[in-house]
Amino acid sequence: MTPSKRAAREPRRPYHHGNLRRALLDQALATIRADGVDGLTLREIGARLGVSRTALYRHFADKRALLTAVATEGFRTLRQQLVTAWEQGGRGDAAFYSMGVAYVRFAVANPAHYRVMFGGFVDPQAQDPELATEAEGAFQALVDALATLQKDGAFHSDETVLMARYVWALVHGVAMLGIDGQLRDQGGVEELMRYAFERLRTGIRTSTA
Amino acid sequence: MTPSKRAAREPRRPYHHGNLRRALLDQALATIRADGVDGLTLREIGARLGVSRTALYRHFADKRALLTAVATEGFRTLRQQLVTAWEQGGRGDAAFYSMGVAYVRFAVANPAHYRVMFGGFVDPQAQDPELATEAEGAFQALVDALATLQKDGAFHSDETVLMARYVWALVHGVAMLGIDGQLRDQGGVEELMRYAFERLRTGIRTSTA
DNA sequence: ACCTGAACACCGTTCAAGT
DNA sequence: ACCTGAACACCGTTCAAGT
Repeated sequence: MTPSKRAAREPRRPYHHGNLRRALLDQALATIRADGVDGLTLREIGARLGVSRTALYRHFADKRALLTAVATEGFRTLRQQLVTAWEQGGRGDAAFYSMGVAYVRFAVANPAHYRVMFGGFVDPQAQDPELATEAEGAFQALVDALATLQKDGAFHSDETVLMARYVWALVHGVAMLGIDGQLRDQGGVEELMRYAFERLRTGIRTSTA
Repeated sequence: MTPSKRAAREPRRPYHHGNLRRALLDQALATIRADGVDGLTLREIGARLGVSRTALYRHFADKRALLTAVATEGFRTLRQQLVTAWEQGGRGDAAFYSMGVAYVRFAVANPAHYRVMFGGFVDPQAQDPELATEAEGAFQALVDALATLQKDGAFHSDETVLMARYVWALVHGVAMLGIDGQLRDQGGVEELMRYAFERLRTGIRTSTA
């Protein structure tokens, strides 16, 4: 009846879909956010977009390829948030902590999306070049920040990539514990992050040991 | 023809299966190890055991319950290996490192099993009491070791659980990176573990900062 | 080129029925 | 109690056919 409804049920629109690939990706993301990765079915995605359930295969080779694209987008977003935190935080020690918080916050705010990125749904090896590029880009944001802090003499001058892997493993671990609900007590994630970064800087061994 | 074949195709064995629950669990573990979690189908498990595909429901409520049991067994094994590493290592600082290595080694040696434990396949909250017990037991092994090292004055006397979460997050992160193939260069996991535990003790900040 | 509907070979799960 | 076979409601994917 209403004009908006008319557009929604318009039966004689030929096919096409503006940008179907983009719409499929967005719908996949929304479904994953709502129902988790297991709740994602290609048929439902098509149905929600008013498109045949095989239309998707014009844009993605298979379900795995769709998930790879979802993961790629996740790494792109993550890198942006890391870079923003670093730059807006002043590119110093405080900004380094902000990056860690931004990382964990992304994971906790988008747990299902984060699992697609790291849950073994996409080929571990970076078979997909775009995925590899974005994943390396996110990691590089951390490497760059650490290199700056090393140049300023704030951090030890160990091999930067090794140090970056160490920090990455830490925030990745905190994020996973947060997602798994193992830090369920109120403010558990934030408390652990504060503690982790303080001890990350100073170590857990006593000076007398 | 051979006696062994006769036993395999014996048609008039009534039903039962000795300990079907145990056999189902073992078969699930073997399948997961070979084909990953996605490759696990209840029908194939039944077929491999020469049992109807619905026999499983006499022992597990559904597929999720089977995976929960798999995860529970994983935590039990993990705890045993952590305790063994700690005790055989001499319950000191070197043993603490051995625990970390044992943890990561378990994950890397059993990647699919490890993913069942932490990949969101089982209820994040510990709905299953047995799973909760075993998961807490594995964590407690780390807490106990840290408490000893604190009592000996080797480590800072921060809240032990918080420190344990910090260490857990770190080894968990290293394990995940190792499983995801992100430390692909030869000896990448071992190198990262050595570096991580050295810096875990002493921190990454320079003393002049 | 892009999309469709029917069809294929799978799933997990239920249920009446057998011993 | 424990197990079975048939059936149900789903999947991802293929493919000949339409515009």
